[in-house]
Formats: sequence, C-alpha cells, structure tokens
Amino acid sequence: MQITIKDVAKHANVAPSTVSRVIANSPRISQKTKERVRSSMEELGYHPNIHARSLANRSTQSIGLVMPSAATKTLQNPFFPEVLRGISTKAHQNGYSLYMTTGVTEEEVLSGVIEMVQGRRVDGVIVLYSREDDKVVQYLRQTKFPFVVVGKPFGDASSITYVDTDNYLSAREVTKHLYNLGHRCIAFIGGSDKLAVTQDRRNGYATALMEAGIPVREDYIARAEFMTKGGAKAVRELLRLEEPPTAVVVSDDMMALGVISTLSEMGLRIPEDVAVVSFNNVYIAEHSNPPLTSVEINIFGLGFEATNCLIEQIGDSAPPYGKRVIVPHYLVVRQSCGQKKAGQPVE
Amino acid sequence: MQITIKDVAKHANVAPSTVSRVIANSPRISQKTKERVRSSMEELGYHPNIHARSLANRSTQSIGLVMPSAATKTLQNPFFPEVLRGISTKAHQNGYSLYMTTGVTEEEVLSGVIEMVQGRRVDGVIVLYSREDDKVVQYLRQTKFPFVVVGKPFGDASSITYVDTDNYLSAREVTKHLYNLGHRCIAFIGGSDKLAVTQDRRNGYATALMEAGIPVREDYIARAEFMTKGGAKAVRELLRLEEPPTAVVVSDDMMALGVISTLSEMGLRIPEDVAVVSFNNVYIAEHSNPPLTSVEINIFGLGFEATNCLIEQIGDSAPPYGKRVIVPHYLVVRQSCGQKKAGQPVE
DNA sequence: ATCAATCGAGCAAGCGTTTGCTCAATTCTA
DNA sequence: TAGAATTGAGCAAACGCTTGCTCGATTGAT
Repeated sequence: MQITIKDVAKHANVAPSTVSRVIANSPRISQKTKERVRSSMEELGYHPNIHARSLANRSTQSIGLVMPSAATKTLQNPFFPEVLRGISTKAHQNGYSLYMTTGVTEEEVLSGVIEMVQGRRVDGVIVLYSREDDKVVQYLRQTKFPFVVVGKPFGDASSITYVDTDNYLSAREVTKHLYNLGHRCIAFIGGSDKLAVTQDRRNGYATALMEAGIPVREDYIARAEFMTKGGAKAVRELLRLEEPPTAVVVSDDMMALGVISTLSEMGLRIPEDVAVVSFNNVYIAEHSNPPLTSVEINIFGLGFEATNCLIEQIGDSAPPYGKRVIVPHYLVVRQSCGQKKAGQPVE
Repeated sequence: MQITIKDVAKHANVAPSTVSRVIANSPRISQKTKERVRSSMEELGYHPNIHARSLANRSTQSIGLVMPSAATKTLQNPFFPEVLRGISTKAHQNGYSLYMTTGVTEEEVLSGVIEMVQGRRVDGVIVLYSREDDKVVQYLRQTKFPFVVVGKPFGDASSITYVDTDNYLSAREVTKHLYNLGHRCIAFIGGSDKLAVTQDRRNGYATALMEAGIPVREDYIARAEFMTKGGAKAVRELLRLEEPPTAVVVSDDMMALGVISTLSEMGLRIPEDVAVVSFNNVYIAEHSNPPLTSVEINIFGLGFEATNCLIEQIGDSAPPYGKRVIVPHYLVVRQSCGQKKAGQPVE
C-alpha cells in the first residue's frame, strides 16, 4: 500500500501530528525533530495523499477551468492554448494545478462546474469566455465561489472580477488605421453576437467610422462563426455588394485566415484589392501569406493575470468588490493591410 | 457549510450508508428508498465531496496529463490542443476529468508526476510525447502505475502501452510521392533528434530514397526546433548548397510554415521552385499560402485512443502486456507539393 | 528551592465517504 | 406454523491527514 504519515511517524519515532506539522513547517516543532522527520520522509519516499489533505483542511490546490461548451471545438482556436499557457504558468508558480471539465452542451458544462464547486474539487474557477445570459457565471456568482472571467462579463459587471483587453478601443484604432491608409469603404466581420468580444469590437469599429464622418452601413457588418469556414461565406457576401469594401476589420485571426484564402481564391490580391486587419495576433498570423496585420492582445497575459486575480481571491487577499484588469494591446502592422499610398483616390 | 451525506440521510430518514448505496445504485436498496433518497438529494442540492470519496474509495475519477517540459512552449504547437481534444472527449464520455501539471524543466515535470501518482491524485497518466531517456516514463514503469504514451516509447517498448501513427511509413510514402512527381533532390528537415517522431520520419525518408536508388546525403538532412523559427534557418542552409534541393520533407506543419515563409522571402516560389510536404495536417495547413500538402495523422484519434487504452488499464480490463495502437494516416495533397509535370527534367 | 512560564510533542476528534458485517423484518418452504 | 432463506437497512470501522487541546519537561524568575 501507500506510505502514509503514520509510517513516517513510526520511522522517525514521533506522532503523526508531528509529521504533519513538519510538513507545514510549523514553528512549534524543534529544528532537530524536523530534520529527523524530513530524513525519514525522504528515506521512505513519502508523499502526502492529496485527498486526505483536502478533506481535512478543505482546500485543494487546484483551479478549475471552464471552457465554452463544445470546448473541444474551441480548442482549435489558438486563443485557448495560449490563454492556457498563461494560466498554467502562473498557477504553477504558486503551486496550483489545473483541473478541466468539458462538455458538449451548455448544460453539461454547467453541471461539470457545479460538480467542481460543490464537490470541493477546486478552490476557484476561471471562466474562459464571456457570453450573454451565461448560466455558469450566474451560478458562480450566486454561490459566492471565487471565480474570474476572461473577457468582459455581461450584466452587473462591477461585482465580478475579470480580465480583458480593451476591445472597443483597439477596434476603433484599427479602423482608424485603415481610414488613415485611405480606405473609406471598410467592412466588419465578427463572430457570434452573443460574445462580449464581438460586440465590443463592432462598437469600436462603428465609433471610428462615425468619428471619421463615415456612415455605418448595415450591409458592411457581417457575422460568421469564429472559425475559418465562417469567414469565407461572409466575404463572398460582402463582395457581392455593388460597392464592395476595400478593407475589412475581422474580429479574429482565424477568421481572417479564412477571409484571406477566400479572397485569394476569388482572384483578389491582398492588400492591393482588399486590405485585411484582425485581432489576437495569434502565432500563425505572422506566418500566413501575406502576414496578417493584427492587434496583439497578449493572450498569455490575460491568462496569467486572471490566475493572479483568482489566487488573490482564494487567499481572500482580494477586495470584496469586483476588480478589473485591462491588459494593454498594440497594433502589429504586417503586409495584409497595405501601406499608405500617396494620392490614394479617396471617396 | 457544505451539504453532506449525513444531511441527506437525516432528511430522507435513512442511514448515511444507505445514501451512499443509493448513489452507487446498489441493488441492495429497495426502489422505494432509492426514490426517497434521490428526491432528498435533489431537494438539498447535494453533491458528493470528491476528496472524501477518493479517500474512501482509492479512486479519483481523473486522468493526469504530462506535457513535455516547457509545456507552456509546447502549447503553441496545435498538435497539443488537438490531442487534448481527443483525450478530453473520451475522458468526458467515461466520466473522467483531466488534471494537468506543468513544469519548465524536466525535473519539475517529473516531480509533478510523482506528486500526482504518489499523492493518488489521478488514476492513470497519459504522456504526451516520447523522448529518449525520459525519466517520467522510467518512473511510471517502475512504479507500475497505469499509463499510456502518445508516440513510440524508447527502450523496451513491448511492455508499454502506446498509441502512435506509423511515422516511418508515412514519411516513406511522402518521399515516394515527391519522387513520383519527378523530384530527385529531396531534403529532410526534422525536429529534435531525441524525439521518436523525428527519428522515425527521418528513417522513412531515407528508406524511400534508397528504394528509389538515390543516395542519402547528409547535407540534405537538417535539424531544427519544432517551431517555425527553426525552419527558417534550416532552409537558408539547404539552399546555400551548390546543388540545392527541389523538394523538402518537413517533419511538422508548423516548421513547414516557417519554411514556406522563408522561401517566399528569398523570392522562391512554392511549389515551382521548391516543393514542400509535411506532417500532422494541422488546422492551418489548409489555410496557409499555398495550402500545405500534409499527412493527416488524426491527432484527435491519437488522444482519443490513448485515453481509451488508459481507461482499460485503470479498470484492469487491459492485458498485462503493453498494447500498441496505430492510428491510420493518409496524405492530403494540396498546392505546396506541386503537380506532376510531364517531361519534368530529371536528375 | 519553588512556582510560573514556555516549549515541544502527543492525543484524539474530526473531514465526508465507502463497505464488510450484523441484524430485524419479511417472505418462503415444508 | 416453525424454521430457513431472503431482503433491506444500519453500525461502525476504515481511508490519510489536520488541528485544538492537553500535558510533561525544561527553563527562568524570584
């Protein structure tokens, strides 16, 4: 069987409680005893049973991760691995490990979360998306379990701690950038309308247009699924317009890849015929052809900060109110958006 | 506090043990009692405490995942998210959840694994890579803890259960494909030599050349890191040769992206000047420019099967000897390798 | 030298489940 | 109708660890 604390105790000639306190490095134990116990642990190859420990002190050292339903699909978007990297780095630094459940439907995800929480399997939860009317967030909030959202939550955001980038601002900047390059017919392709990120980016886009005195055209705003296939369809529709856009703001790199390959297939050149900019600056943005101009949002940092906030909450060193952390972004200009051309025909 | 089994017992007017048996759906409990208890559980919103259960039970329902050290880097390669999808799907189907530790150095990873195993935190482990002289596998094997390797293990592979694709064969086929397209100067760019996958693919490549009566040239075999940066350097060196290759077999899609963008920068056309084929058929292979010809290895299936094997082992319905599962592959031809040209100048 | 204060370590009661045994009540057999 | 067999449920002992309390031994103050 496993080596228990009792075995160590016997071997070191002390009581189990003493061993326990040695592990916790309690000041109540003399240095000499500590050393004796430690060497016994070493010698026997002792490792504490985590379940027993959690049971006794009601703390697991782990963090629950909630992916959007159909997590499994989602993992195809490099956003998630990257945010996972951030989370895992910080978690590891603080001795936490990660616990994932997945589910196909929203219900499954919710019940997974309930199990984590009620089953005391984790000390806190990170929600990796933000969607309107989300049951998971509702539940978490109502049970007052420590949690952090990546992305801007809906509803009473002020009471929820979250980590986000300023999607509104970055979309505004990006659109402005296109305007400055001479574009006047600028379209927007976004993902699911239920997602906060889509809404924010669309609003930023619209604001920039208005600031430039360009009317916002409904037929320039397309919606598609986050993955690349969706992008293709949206593009075809936009280009069928009688005054097709000369530039598109795409809400996600992966979709932008779809857009680009569709455009190529249609025989259009990028950026000469259509300029493309997008968001996230995912790893492959740099290696697409042409390389994507994209907003670097520091996904890693998002995950890292979220974990940081969560750990604060768990150790209740966090304030009782919701905290928000905005991770800075910047535009990475590559070929897909083109250069400013002097004397570009305008309007 | 939490709602425990005792609360439910009291509420339903039975003993805790009865509640426990209801949860386990034991036949020793009458239908009537079961219903009464179930409705009590429902009413009180009871969820079993997982740690208590594991402690009593000596089974967690979770699977440990071991990523290569610097997991965090690794997550950038879409291979991992994808294999994770497979694992998570199967795990979820069988009521297992996933537990990840990460570490930067090999030592850290090992100690994470030891903690999982000795701490009885997981029921089994999946190792997501296969490297020569790997401490983790050594440890796992020696403790006889259930585990499965994704990739072909080194050493006495026959006693280890693993899931893999036939890298040797696929590399041979791919090289043959290039040969059939008329190429005679074919290079190979692989990742770390310590990895089984690199070795196998290189060997397959070499075999194909020999079968075609083409001598294997050392200077046509380059090594690079798995990620794209490495690819760039390898390419420059190859093209500096006095008889530069007209085709390259690249051991990984991500590296291939690097190769392609380097070639483009150097003003070479793909596939006209240099043909490129690679492996894994990762999501973006389809959307690169030009789209990559790549070997579909069904990464998802790899993860899925690995989990399957592990669950078998855990429920000891598995044979005591190592089992191997080979997931089939096939070549997906896209633009990067070019078409056969009649009368292609040969040699 | 006496008593209080301090220190180091052990006792034992949890933490929430599971499970082998026991036992009362019911049903069946002869 | 008595006794055996069966059924349904409870008792209590684990599982391995933590922690409030107790207590003997040492130290220090007077």
